[in-house]
Amino acid sequence: MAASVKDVAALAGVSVGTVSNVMNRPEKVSPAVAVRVQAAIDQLGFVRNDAARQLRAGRSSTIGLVVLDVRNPFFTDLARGAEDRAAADGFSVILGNSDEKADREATYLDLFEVQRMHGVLISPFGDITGRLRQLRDRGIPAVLVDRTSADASFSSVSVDDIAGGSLAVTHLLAQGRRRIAFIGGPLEIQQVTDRLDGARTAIATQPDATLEVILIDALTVIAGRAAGRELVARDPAERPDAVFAANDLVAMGVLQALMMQGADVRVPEQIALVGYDDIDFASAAVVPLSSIRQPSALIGQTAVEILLEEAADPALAPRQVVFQPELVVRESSL
Amino acid sequence: MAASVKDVAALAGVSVGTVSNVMNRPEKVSPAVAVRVQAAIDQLGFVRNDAARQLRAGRSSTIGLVVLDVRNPFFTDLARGAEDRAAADGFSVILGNSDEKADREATYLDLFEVQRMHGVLISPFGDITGRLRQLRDRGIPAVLVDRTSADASFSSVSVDDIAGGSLAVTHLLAQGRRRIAFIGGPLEIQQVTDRLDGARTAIATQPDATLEVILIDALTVIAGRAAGRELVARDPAERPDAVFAANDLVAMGVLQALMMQGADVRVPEQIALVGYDDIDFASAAVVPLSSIRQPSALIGQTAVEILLEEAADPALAPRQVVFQPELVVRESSL
DNA sequence: GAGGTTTATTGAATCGTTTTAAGATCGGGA
DNA sequence: TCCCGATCTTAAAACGATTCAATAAACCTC
Repeated sequence: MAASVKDVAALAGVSVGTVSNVMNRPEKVSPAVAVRVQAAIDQLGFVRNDAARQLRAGRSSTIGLVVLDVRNPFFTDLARGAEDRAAADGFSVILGNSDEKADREATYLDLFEVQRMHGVLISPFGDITGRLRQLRDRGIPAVLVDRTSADASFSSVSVDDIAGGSLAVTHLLAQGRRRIAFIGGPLEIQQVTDRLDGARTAIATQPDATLEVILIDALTVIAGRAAGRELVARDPAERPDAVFAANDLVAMGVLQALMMQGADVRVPEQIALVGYDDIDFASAAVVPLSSIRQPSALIGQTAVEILLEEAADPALAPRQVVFQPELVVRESSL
Repeated sequence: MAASVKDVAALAGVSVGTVSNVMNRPEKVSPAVAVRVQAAIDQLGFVRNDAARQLRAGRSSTIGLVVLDVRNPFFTDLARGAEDRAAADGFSVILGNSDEKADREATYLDLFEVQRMHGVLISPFGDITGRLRQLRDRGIPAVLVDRTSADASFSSVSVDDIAGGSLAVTHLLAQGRRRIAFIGGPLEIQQVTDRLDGARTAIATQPDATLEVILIDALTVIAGRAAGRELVARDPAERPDAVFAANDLVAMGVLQALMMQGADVRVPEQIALVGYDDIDFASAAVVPLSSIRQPSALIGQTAVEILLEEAADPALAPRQVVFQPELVVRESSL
């Protein structure tokens, strides 16, 4: 049905090899022939069959990316960075959403394996280093994003959450706040513990400052609001003068509780607030939310770059790249 | 490097044809041989090369899906529905995010064409029927999601926004509200006009009810908050007793403005509020938000179903499926 | 036990592209 | 005129899985 190189060659009066050369090594073909072949391609509406190309090449020119949650702007921005960088070298990126489910993650890895992807970028959910090793044995390298590899056997590109936590609390201290509360949890999430550790580090630099830790069981608006209500219920003298929330959803919940009719806690006057992730909603909150922003697109770009290098030379030693997050100051912490 | 059917055949002491049969038509092969071949497959860690399979088959067993915005839960749920339905028939879905950009949309369609996808699902951004026709000529059918095809030359699966608007306002009327305001815009967005039309239809059934239209220039929290402030600034007697917002973001902005310290408009007592889309945040709002929910997953499932049928029989006439949205009542409109 | 029928397995051809060694064409120098 | 080298172009051999006509083996039935 669809035209093949053979049809193009016949119409242009050349051999199939020449048609291939026109498309892949134009410098090897005389201008006159090139024009004739191009005309035939246009006339027939020829579009290369990638399956055949791939079969011959032995591997695909597509990179697979599996993220924990496509709805999360952090990952979409990361994906965008990856796509752009890949496109610059003629590669495509296809996006899979594991949604933090091991079986979905496994399904995507299977797909990438049968498709003989050029490489895989993944923000892993479970422990999948065994599976990734298997892919690597088959010639498909993998780079971890937003997580570091436990045994450093794979390259990774991540963000320093400890530095992020420190950044947030240092900022609050600089604003003159001294009684700071960290609201977040569960501590099983590595990012949460890292951010808390960072907060502790920063507090330690200021002898008269204290850090209260308020644990919640999920990083959601609801959980944040509950924690916020608890603060509102306290005697005003017992309240912290600043809150560092483990992410923006929690921060928004806290903000709702503080600003609620009847609560009347003023933000930032009475309690300053800093979140984490800098999601879209952060700037659209009633009081625009200060937050810690991660260089998402840069992570994607860098991960692709490393991946392409490893695909070209499988003997390359794994590298761990860690980026620094950035503080975005808005009204909630002024 | 990687094992091929040939290696498996050699190890199992059978021909390549038999290996293929073991994998694709197990009933054609004797149990003894099947066991032997399976052992060889396991031992070698054989994984089928999809490029070769596809080349032979003439088309991929993957379906391409392009959405306007992967961050939008409507589309991720739709994608999930599509994936599940596709998996049931042994197909995979790959997800592309056009982000409402024509060039990104075109890039994905190009990719799907060279990959000889089994079919394409798309929530189109620009006018791409010409391009889709081209794909169809090459044997790649397309089904539109969340939009109807202007000339009905393609199948489509969408939601009745007029009915949704009517549903929202009918509900508010049933709650005894009579002075209703529609907040939304710009009217260039088809969904906005449809929802407004639905609202008008519902109002017409209640002679003593009035509909005020408050236009805004974007469907954002910020724009909604500005509109909400305008309501707060009015003499209480001039305020509507219910607001139907064109989507949940706008509704949340309105809610923020009404509930803000100093504004003290009680929701739903003084003003009831209904949004549209039922995003996650809707239920997490200070006052949980009533909203109109679209059957996202069902749309994805149905679209895949139609696509597979059209792929099997290209002569099938295009079908337009329109689903009805659903009202989700929460505290904001009680 | 011969003939016929079913069942299991084989091997070669095929899909469409890329690659490479070999061949053709041309111009120019001797 | 002949030969050499430099360009271009060609033809054929891959890549790996699937399929199908052909073969081989087993099983009945009389």
